Formats: sequence, structure tokens, C-alpha cells
Amino acid sequence: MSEKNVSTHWADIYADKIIREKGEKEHYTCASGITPSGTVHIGNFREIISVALVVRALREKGKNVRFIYSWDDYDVFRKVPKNMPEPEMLATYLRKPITLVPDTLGRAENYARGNEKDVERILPAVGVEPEYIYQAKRYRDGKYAEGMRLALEKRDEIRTILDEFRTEPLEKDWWPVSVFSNFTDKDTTTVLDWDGEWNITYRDDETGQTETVDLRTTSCAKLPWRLDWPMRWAHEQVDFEPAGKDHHSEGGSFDTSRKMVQVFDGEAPVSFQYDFISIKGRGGKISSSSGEVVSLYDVLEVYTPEVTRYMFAGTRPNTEFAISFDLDVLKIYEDYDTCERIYFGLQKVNEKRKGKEKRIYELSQVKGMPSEPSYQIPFRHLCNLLQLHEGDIERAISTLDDMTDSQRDRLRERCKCAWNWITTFAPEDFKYRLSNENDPLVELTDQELAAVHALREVVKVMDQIENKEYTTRLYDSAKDNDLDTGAFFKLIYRIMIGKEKGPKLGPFLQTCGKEKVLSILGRY
RNA sequence: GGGCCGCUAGCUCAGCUGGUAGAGCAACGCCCUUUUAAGGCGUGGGUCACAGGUCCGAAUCCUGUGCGGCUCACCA
Repeated sequence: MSEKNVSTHWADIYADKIIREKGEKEHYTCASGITPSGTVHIGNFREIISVALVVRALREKGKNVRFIYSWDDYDVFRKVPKNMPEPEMLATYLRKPITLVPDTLGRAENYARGNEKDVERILPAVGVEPEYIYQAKRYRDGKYAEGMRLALEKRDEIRTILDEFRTEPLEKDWWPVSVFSNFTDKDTTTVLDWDGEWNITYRDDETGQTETVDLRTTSCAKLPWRLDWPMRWAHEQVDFEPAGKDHHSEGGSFDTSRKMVQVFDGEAPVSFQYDFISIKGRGGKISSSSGEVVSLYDVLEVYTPEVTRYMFAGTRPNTEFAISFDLDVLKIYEDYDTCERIYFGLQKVNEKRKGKEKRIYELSQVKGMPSEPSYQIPFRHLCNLLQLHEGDIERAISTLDDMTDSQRDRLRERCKCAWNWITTFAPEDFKYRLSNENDPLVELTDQELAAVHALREVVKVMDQIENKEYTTRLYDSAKDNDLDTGAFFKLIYRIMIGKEKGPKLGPFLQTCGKEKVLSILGRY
């Protein structure tokens, strides 16, 4: 019966692959990382969450896993980001390490740290808690001195690998380390010599000064990116690390690193290539030219943590997808709810699909499995409910059937997101507000007034009569007063929400509730 | 030029460690007797880009072709 109970989810497949290729180990190291040279955006998040999912899969197979996240904060400050205040002042820090750049947003002691903190603070909300490694500190503490020496010793080997893909071969006097000048802090330097041991001599290209430093004690030397990466694979014994498609092309940095890692007596990790993600309904780009960046914070404004995870867990890493802020938001929530229903057996599907959906649902949870499904209410209906109550979440929820405390808590979170979406991103046609006593009255003809009065009588009993009778009498309110029904409905929408159209009238009035409707119609 | 990815219903896509196709929207129809980018139910619609190959069997694996896209070759 159950020959094939194996998960075909990509996270599980990669977990298996890691075990297969790396053998049984005491523990497995999974790595991710990025240069905090700007706001970390949702595209960068794809790597973190991808690794987090594989880490979870490995742990569920009973493995010990070390999940490291590398902040490559010993990189150079190459350009001033558009979203930072005081750009002129910041420009004076170009070519220095980003850990020396002040944070003009006042978040932290330096610019890199500011970006790091933003991420470190939000990641636990989506259940991601790696061990952070700060590369600037590692280099300055001399942790990579041996790695750098190894690179110097194997200079020719390294050069050969790099030259294979370069259009211009590296220069004759190229050295595989780069230096931040002790005179200016900038990387505008040239390495002149290496003594075969621990000392290198460099020249500051701006001031012309030269200096000899000891790799074990200096805090100014580092490996260039294409060497830094494989060196760290070896240093941390990395078993798994995915990378973006820009790195994964032939001749890209993953490719050269894989060839280079032997130089450092290491082994290339298992990897996969993840595609970029785009943004829909919000200008289109992850990072607009104005400097506005879509980050995990922005996504969590509209999507709950579970649904956020769902989008990434439910999509194969090597396919591009868009995070939507437009009407697709409705569909995403509906899809998640369907997934949940399948997980709890509330919706029947074939076994194959069920297996897939269940796994995606599990991986979407921030921590632990809920013991009961959410209070299921179509997202669209929830949006209507919230608008009827002008965003008052507690009142909106109180109109619903009984639910458990945990269901109520989860629904609250969803309501916050729904309301954020309505107020910030929903299309104008989608939005409305119930009229109140301060709104100007709609001018009515005698005929129309009579129809409104007739409607009032229908509303008074709408909870007590059959649906069919209710609808019929709705129309009769217009007909009996010689009004075109279409025009009549428009009129009611103008009175109720100040617009020409709205949600289907019958159900809409019922959802509003008798009292509310009568208080509005009662003004006429 | 190299590498990678995509090409499935009108549209957007899912299905891909193989067992002769699904969802949403659109269309059409029915119902709440007729309005709505916002109710409910249902129906139709696809030689799965093309050509070969492996297999009892391929949208799914392999090879080739075409079209589209991304990416690398400077730095990180």
C-alpha cells in the first residue's frame, strides 16, 4: 500500500541529496549569506528561507544541523544607496568597508550593522533563526590568516582557474588578497610583495605610502570574493549553500569557487540555483530607481508569516515568481486556505496531490503544527467585513460564528494584513466606506424616496424571510415605484457607500446588518 | 559566445525521481427572476512548442530543432 510515502518536496529532495553526497555526518552545515550593502530585500530573503526549509527537512530526518548566515560586511562601500539620508556625507566613505560607514538612519553604530539588525529582528517572525557570522570581525580577528596565506602560496593555481573565464588575464603581479589601507581605510591599494610567510607589503595608491603588515595580526587584509567564498566553505565545512542564478552560470562565482575550493582543502557544497522574484502591483521592481526597496517587512504587512512561507515553500526554487500586492493577494490567501483544508482532510483530493499539499502546509508553519484548522472565511468576504466595520477588527470578528481562542488569534493576524492591504494596495473599485450621519444626503426624487422607504420595510424583515422572497421584494421596491432596477441599485450604492457599484446588493445588506442599514436609510 | 530556465485550456499558471492532463480568471449556461471587477452551482474548451529516442506506457526521462527570457564573462 504505502510503498511510496517519500516526500517529493524539493526541500526533502535536497536534504536527501546532502546526506547522500556528504555521507553520514555528526552534523551538517547549511549556509546562506549576503553583503549588507543596502536594505536586504525580499529577493535576498528567498535564499535565507530556502536554506531554512532544507535545514528543517534535514532536522526532521534526525540530523544535527548548523545553520549559518554570513554577513559579508567586510565588503567595500561601492555606491551610496538612494534611500539613505545625507548622501553627500556618505559619499566620502566610498571605497571603505561598509562597517566603517555611518548609519545615517540612526539604526546602529554603522551602516552594515543597521541593515543587519533590520533583518535579524524580523527573521524570527517567519521562523528563521540562523547563527550569524560577521565576516568583518572574522577577518579583523585574524581568523582567516591561514586561508589568506594558503591563497598566496597557491597563487598560480588560483590565477589559472580565474583566467579560464576572464576576457583579460590577470596581471603578472596580481596577488590574491586585497587590502584596506591603514592610512585611508580605503581599498584603493596595490599589493606589492609577499615574503613567503605572513607578511605582505602594499602601497596606498592615493597617498603613495607603503606598509608591511602581518596577516596574523593586521585587520586590513581580506580575500577577494571569488576566493573568499571557497575559503569559507573549507573553513566552515559547508555542506549546503544555494546561490542565485547570477552566481550559478558557468564562469560565475559559484562555478569558479567550486573549482577553487580544493586550493583550500575543502569540498564544494551541495547547491541549487534559485531564481529571482519580482513584485506585482507595486511598481514592478524589487528595488525601484527611487531607492524604495521591497523588504520582508513590506511583505509581512500584507501576508501573514505562514502565507509568506507558503509562497516560498510552494514554489520550486529555480522558477521565478512574483510577490503580488494587487488582487492576486486574494488568490494567494485562497490557495493557502485550500492547502490547509487538504492538510486537515476537509477537502478531498487524490493521494498524490494530498501528499504534496500536506508537506507544503507543514513547511509553511512558523513553528509546530496547529491542532485545528483556521477559522475559514473567504478572504474577499473578510475584506468586506472589515470595510463594513471601518477596520475595527474586534467588531468585525464579533459578528462571526463562534471560534476557538487560537482561531481568533490567527484570524486577528490575518485581519491586520487584510486591512493593511485594503488601505494601501487594494484597487479603488474594491474599496468603500459605509456612509454615516456626517455625509451629505443624496438628493432624491419623490419616486426614489418612495422606493427607499419601500426598501426599508424589506430590510426590517430581511432576517426573517426566505431568500427568494427577500430578493423578489428587493426588486419590487424599485418596480412598485416605477423605477428601473439598475438605476435603483446604483442609487442604493450611492446612499450606502457613495459609489455607483458595490458588492452584490442582497447579501451585502445582510452582511451589513439590519441596524446599520436602517440607520443609513433612515436618514431619508 | 558559454551556461541556465521557460514554451500545457482564450489569459495566468500548477502538474516534472513516468501511468495517457488540472486550478483561477475569462466564456457559456442555470439559480438567488434582470444591475456589479464583489453571491451560489454547473458546462465547454488542450495533437501538453516541434521532431526523434528509451519504455508496456512520457507533459513528465534522453537527444536535436525553433521561439522567448535570464545570466556570466569587471567587482562583490
